[in-house]
Amino acid sequence: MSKKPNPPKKPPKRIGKKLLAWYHANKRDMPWRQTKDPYCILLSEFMLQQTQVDTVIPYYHHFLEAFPTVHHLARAPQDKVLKTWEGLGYYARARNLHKAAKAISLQYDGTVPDTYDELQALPGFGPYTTAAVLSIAYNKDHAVLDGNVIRVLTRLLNIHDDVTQNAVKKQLWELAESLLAKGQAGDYNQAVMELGATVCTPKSPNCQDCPLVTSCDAHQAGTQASLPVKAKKKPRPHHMLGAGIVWHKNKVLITQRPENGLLGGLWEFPAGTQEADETLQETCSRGIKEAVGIDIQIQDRFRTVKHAFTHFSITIHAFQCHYKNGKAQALSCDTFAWVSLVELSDYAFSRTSRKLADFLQQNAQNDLFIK
DNA sequence: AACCCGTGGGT
DNA sequence: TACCCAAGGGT
Repeated sequence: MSKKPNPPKKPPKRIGKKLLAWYHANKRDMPWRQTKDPYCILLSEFMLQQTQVDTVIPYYHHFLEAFPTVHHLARAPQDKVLKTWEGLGYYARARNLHKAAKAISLQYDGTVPDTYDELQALPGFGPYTTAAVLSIAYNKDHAVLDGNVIRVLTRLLNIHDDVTQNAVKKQLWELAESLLAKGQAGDYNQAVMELGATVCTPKSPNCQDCPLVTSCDAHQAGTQASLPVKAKKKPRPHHMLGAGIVWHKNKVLITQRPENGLLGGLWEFPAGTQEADETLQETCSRGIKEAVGIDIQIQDRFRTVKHAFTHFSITIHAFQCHYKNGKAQALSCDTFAWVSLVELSDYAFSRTSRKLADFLQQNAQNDLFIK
């Protein structure tokens, strides 16, 4: 079998009119569809990367309240940006958005650029987001290719090539461009994505509701359920973590993760990843020693939290501890802080760390109630 | 090119 | 339960 994708030469489909008519009659109401402000469009596109509409909506409102214009965002401290993004995931998006806002504010006087080269050069603007902002905010003729469009196009033309291959992706980009309804790129792009999200769904697509069903090669062949074809993903390892809730003078120790990498810039309770022949208590003590250089005394087991990331999963065993000796310093962490339970609400935590923080605050509430 | 980067919902 | 998937980008 050849590894090269099948030639893409198929008769061009004329789907623009049907798709646009369907879209105007069936499009969902979304907050970013009620504005033409390029900053708002840009924000929505960053948040929508690998994230579903229903998840984004509350974050979108919250973020615009905190940062109403690109200038507000540009002059905000990163900690506040991350706090506003807390829980949405893929935090590099927030860091890149912040950097892009600074560039737009300073280099473009707050006006979002309207050319492909200028926009694509900004942090966080890949081929999808660049084309999406240009077409939706400025109605420029650039096609988008995302998970929805890939699904719609591979089914429309019954394409069985592995869409994780770059060569296949390149063909799909060219196909998307060839199908674009010029002059109506913003609506057209949103129409294809809307179709993929609501009708041409991954599992059991609603072909009976599809405006393109008579043009769909996969429906004709009955192969829509097995498209698109994707290479299988690798298995996810599991890790055990020992984390410490370290008390000293009625305050708790929290550490800030390094700027780049997993959960970059977020705060957490210091922890270690369990190694062979190590108890979780030993892991916890070692992790704290490596993070801030202090020795602690472990008291009670506090809570256990499980979490699945994209490429691995973890179980965090958290222990109540108290400070023993040593001068705290930022070693493997970027910074550290001793904070009261109330102050835990001011810091940006990952989901798992936030769960632990919530448990601590609830316990304090319960203790107060009992007394 | 292959891997890294979060979280929630669906099946 | 254990996958898959989501309006992707960076390295």
